[in-house]
Amino acid sequence: MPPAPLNRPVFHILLALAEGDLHGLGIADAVERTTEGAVELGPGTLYRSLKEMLDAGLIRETPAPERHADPRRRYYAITRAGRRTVAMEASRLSRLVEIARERDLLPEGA
Amino acid sequence: MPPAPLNRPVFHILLALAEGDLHGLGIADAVERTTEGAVELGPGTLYRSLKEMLDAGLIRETPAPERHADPRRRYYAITRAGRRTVAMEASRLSRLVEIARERDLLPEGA
DNA sequence: TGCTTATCTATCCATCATGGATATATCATC
DNA sequence: GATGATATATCCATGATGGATAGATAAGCA
Repeated sequence: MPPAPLNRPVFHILLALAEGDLHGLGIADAVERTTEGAVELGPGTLYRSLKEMLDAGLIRETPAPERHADPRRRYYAITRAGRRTVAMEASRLSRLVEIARERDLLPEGA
Repeated sequence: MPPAPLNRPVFHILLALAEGDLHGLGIADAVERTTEGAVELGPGTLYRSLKEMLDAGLIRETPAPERHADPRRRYYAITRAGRRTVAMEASRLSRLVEIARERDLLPEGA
């Protein structure tokens, strides 16, 4: 299990794959979209992270979900260990958000 | 305004100061306690961050809250700009937690 | 008092994380 | 088939991080 707290790229990659299988650049696009451009994954960070995450067993390679997908693409799926890991991180973040709320840093309703 | 997303040390220092004024090592202790040891601030990161945050106007130095405080201590308070900054970051984290919840990574009730 | 230990701030440096530049290969389009 | 776009992958420069160290002062105690 990677050390807590998870570094940002790994967390965002896992979060993206928690919704469905994606290939490398698809992950980068998804992360950029869901963070509204705040988090960008350059190719260096992206492919290095993917390799490390494969080695750590957080993700696994998986067949392309579409029939006629570009064969250059390598698709990845999140593993059970990956879900556990990202869930723990999400729960840590959730605690931080609670603290922020207690300190009146967030709107009441949100 | 620092770039979003905020780096971890700065975020945690602001979050700690949002509760009340603290001196350098007091901040480090507070961060370690609220994160249950997950985030540690070494002296290098701590004092460098404080200096940068002073320059950026996120915090300001403030008189010691206790009457007979150790005069070596330098106390810091969060500024209006600091509150805005940490609030934006908290709101970003909150959005991530929402996404994690949508993807069934968090217990229902939490 | 005088001595020892602990606390606090501060800087330096080694290490790790990050992402841009680049390379190579293959696909899609014309 | 020629061209531009897409995809993976590696390399390298830069930035972030934190441990080691230093220096000063406070606190505790014989």
